[in-house]
Amino acid sequence: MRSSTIYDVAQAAGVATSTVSRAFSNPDRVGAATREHVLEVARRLGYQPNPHARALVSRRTRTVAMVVSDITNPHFFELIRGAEMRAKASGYTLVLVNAEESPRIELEQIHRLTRSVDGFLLAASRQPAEDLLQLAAGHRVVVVNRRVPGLASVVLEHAEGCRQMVAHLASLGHDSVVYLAGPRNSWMAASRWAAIRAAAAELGLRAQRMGPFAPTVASGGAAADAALTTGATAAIAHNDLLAIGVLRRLADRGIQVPQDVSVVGFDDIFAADLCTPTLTTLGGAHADVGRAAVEILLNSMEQPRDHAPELVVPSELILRRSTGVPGRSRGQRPA
Amino acid sequence: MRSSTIYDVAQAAGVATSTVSRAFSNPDRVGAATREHVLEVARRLGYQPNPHARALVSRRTRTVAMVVSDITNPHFFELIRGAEMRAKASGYTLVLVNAEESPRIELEQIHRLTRSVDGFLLAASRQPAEDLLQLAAGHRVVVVNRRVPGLASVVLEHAEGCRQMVAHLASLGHDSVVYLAGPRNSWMAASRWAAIRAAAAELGLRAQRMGPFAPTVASGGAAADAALTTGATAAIAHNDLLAIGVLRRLADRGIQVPQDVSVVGFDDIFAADLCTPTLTTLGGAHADVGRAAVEILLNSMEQPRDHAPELVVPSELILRRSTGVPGRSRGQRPA
DNA sequence: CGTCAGACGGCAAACGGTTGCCATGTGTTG
DNA sequence: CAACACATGGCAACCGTTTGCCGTCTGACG
Repeated sequence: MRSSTIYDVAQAAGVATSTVSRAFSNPDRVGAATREHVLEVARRLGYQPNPHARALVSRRTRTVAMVVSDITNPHFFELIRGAEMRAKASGYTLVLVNAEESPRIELEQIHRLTRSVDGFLLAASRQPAEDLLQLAAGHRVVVVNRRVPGLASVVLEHAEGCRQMVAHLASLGHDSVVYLAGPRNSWMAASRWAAIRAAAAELGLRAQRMGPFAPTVASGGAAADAALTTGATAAIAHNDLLAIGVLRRLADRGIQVPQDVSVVGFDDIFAADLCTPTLTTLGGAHADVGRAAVEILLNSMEQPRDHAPELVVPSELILRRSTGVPGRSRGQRPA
Repeated sequence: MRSSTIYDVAQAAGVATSTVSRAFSNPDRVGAATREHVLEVARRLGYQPNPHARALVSRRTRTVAMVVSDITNPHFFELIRGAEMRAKASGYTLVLVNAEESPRIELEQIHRLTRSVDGFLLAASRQPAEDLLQLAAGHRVVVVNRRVPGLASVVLEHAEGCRQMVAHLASLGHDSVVYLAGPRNSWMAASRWAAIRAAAAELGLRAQRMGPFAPTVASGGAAADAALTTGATAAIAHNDLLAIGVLRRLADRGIQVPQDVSVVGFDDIFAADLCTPTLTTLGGAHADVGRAAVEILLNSMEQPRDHAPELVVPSELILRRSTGVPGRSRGQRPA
């Protein structure tokens, strides 16, 4: 049962293939009556255009690739979901690529897919900025949760978020914080540390950084131990997974959160509201980030703009029970 | 910077395009020396075959689509991850489709993608069995976590798992369980209920079913209330999300888990080990399920077999603190 | 009534590969 | 040494669209 082609339709409708083609992709180019007729015949024959034949000549695949640094991280799910929905809404297909935290795999996959997709969403890319710029010279790219001057990007706001986070800790009476950093080549990790350090300076807190740590629950043990050696009363983990790992280790060591030490994370993953104690974290509409990234990509295909947009999606500090007044025996819920 | 084609390579190497083509896709067909030379030239020119041109004639796209009923459900992440990795390992690309729990969207998307992918992984499909069979007549399909006679499938074992679950509850002293069912058109929901009911009969427990409920945390409230009306001392939720919602609602109503009622779920999602109390659940290697599904799909392309394999991946009952002896004031951890 | 501008439809050349078939050269066999 | 099989490379058709260009027809205009 070979499915029908434009030829079949053309023959059945008694017109040329070009007319059939145009009836679909350029409706104004054919007379209304002809168009109706062609479409009717096409429907009857169950005609479905072959995307490859189409892509071959038009050089548009109606497909975008999203490459994430680690598909295992629940934080990406929302991002992926937003991107998938937005893509689908425009009749685009989303292909998913897991870079497994490896810049090499990331590049390999991008290379492999260049000819099959119209553009790339690079989420939390681990590439050096110059490599990204070079990539963007040959491909349509928008980076997600990373800012690279000259590239289109959408990030969840975090500078101000970090400030609020530190201010929150300061208002509880903390006077020193430790940032448990993410991977060395993570732009986010660097950016957050800069913001935390600046906020701490401004508000008169001591700030230190430990790490880097893999952004996983498993790394939380080492991170917790490292945090304790600093004597800080509050630990800001690179993300919620790490924070949850920290909570676990602290519980194991008999250290009370938040009485002995406060813990905060980033991302507001689903589990942040379930762990014990529940986790104070910087959340935001991740799905919107994914959505916006696809949108920017699609727009850039319609009219290639000179200026690469840099979108910032607002974040929100979510206070839960993992932060409190230091040194009090009963944890106290702020505000 | 138009990237180089097979023609460029052929010219630069002083051979015909067919030779270049074969050097890649059918190496034995060209002499060793020529092949080396061609590959060398290709490398130098940065030649990258165009997948669409290739697909157009060979009718193979090296792409598989995974359609999941709800991309939001963390349970699918592992599945997706396993599938992505297996696909990548064979040089295949995974496209992700979210059916948003709607059989209509599911069909639409499948239809839209037929020509762009080599096959479909249908995870927790909501289609009626006959529709799936019809689909499979035209497309290469393997259903995941669903069994349809005549179709290739891989499911996480759950019949025996349900039996163990009920036996576990029986051994704690429960004498009646309620199954909080998943969506009406979910094969899994039906299958689990059958297994639970059979096991209960065998072990002399009363079993009831309530629902259907959407498999989300939000539905847990209604599910919990429904469970309580039955008087059952143990509730088996359709999945962990629902179970977590149930736990929440029970806590709000001041009902103690597991003293007053035991709760168990399915999937062993990450959060199951974080909620309060931690959740007893039927887990398993979901990534293996995804991996196996892709593998079956790829194999079926190499040699179309007459018999559709039906793989069952072992599951594992994970005991945590949400199950215990009923009516005891102190929760007791079994075994 | 001659001209001319659209509007509309068709022809045919791409797009970048794959593959069946044929031609040639080489080694093997009787 | 003739006959033949096989290894190797090239030719050209084909996959299913899109699209630039051209021809024709129609209606409007002067």
